Amino acid sequence: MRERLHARGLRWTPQRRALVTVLSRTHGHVTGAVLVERCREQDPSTTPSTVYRTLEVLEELGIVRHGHGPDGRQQYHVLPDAEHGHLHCRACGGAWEISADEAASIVAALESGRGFAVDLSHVTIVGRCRDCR
Amino acid sequence: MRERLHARGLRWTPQRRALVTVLSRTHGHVTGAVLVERCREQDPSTTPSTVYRTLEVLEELGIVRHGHGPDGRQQYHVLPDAEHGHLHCRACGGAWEISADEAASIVAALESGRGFAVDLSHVTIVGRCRDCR
DNA sequence: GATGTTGCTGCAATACGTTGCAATAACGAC
DNA sequence: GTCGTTATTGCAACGTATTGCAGCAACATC
Repeated sequence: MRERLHARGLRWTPQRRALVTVLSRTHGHVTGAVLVERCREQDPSTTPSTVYRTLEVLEELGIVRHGHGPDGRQQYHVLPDAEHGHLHCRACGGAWEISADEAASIVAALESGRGFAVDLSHVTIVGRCRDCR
Repeated sequence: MRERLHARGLRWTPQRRALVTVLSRTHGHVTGAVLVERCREQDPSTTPSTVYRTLEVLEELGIVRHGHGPDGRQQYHVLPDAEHGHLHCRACGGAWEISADEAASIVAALESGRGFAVDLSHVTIVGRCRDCR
C-alpha cells in the first residue's frame, strides 16, 4: 500500500493505515458511515472527512469501489472481488450481487446501442425479489 | 388531485397545492433540493420536511417517481412519462433515459433468472458515454 | 356556522456526506 | 538529524434527507 501511494506522490499516514486495516477486515459491502464508525473504534479521534477523503483516494487506486444502496447511501466494497452489480429488494431489504456474466447482456445492450460503457460496480437495481412478490 | 387524495382519506392543503403546481411546471428530472427551492419561491415559509413528505405521498399515488443520481441524491420525475430507467455519464455528467423497450432484455434476464421484478424507474446506470470514452 | 377527528405542518434534532481553510506532519534532500 | 515542501488532517459550516412531536387546520358531520 505504502508503495502504491508513494508512486503517486501521496503519503502514508496513520489515518490511512487505520482505514486500510479496517477495510482488510471487511467482507462484502459496507456503508461509508459504518467505515467511519469502525475507524473510530480503532482511533476515536477519527473524523468523517478524513475517512471519506481517504476512500476517494483508495478508489482512485482501485482498492475499493463504491456504489449506492437503494436509499442512495454510499456502499463500498473491497477488491479484489470480481466486478459485479447489485440487486436490492425494496420489500425485504435483501441484497444480491449480479456477476459480470449475468450482467453481460445488459452491458452489451447499452454498449452496442449507445456506445455507453457501463460501470457495473456502481450499478444498483431495485425491485422485488422472488420471495417478496 | 384533490379527489385522489380525498379518496384515500388524505387532505388537500395549501402546501400540497404549491408542490403540485411546481411539479406541473417541471419537465424531466429534478432533485429534491430543487423542488424545495422552487416551492420556496412560491411560498418562502415552505419547509423541507413538508416537501419531502408530500413527495412520498405523491409517489404512493403514482404522481411522481424517484430514483437516485450518480451521487446518490434524489431525483424525481413527473408522470405520465413512460416508465424508464436512467443513464449517467460519470465524465460529462450527461443523463439519458432508457426506454422500457431498450431495458426489456435487462428486465427479462433478471426476471427469468432470479424471479426478480425490476423497478425500472428507480434504476440509474453510471458509466461513460460514447463521446467521453 | 360550530365542532370533533385526525391528517398535516413546522420545528428541532439527527444522520450522512462534502467542502474551505489554517495548521500539521510525511517525505525527500542535505 | 534538520529543513523545506506540500499532501493531509481536523475543524467548522453547509447541503441534503429523515424523524419525533406538539400544535394546527382540513374535512365531514351536525
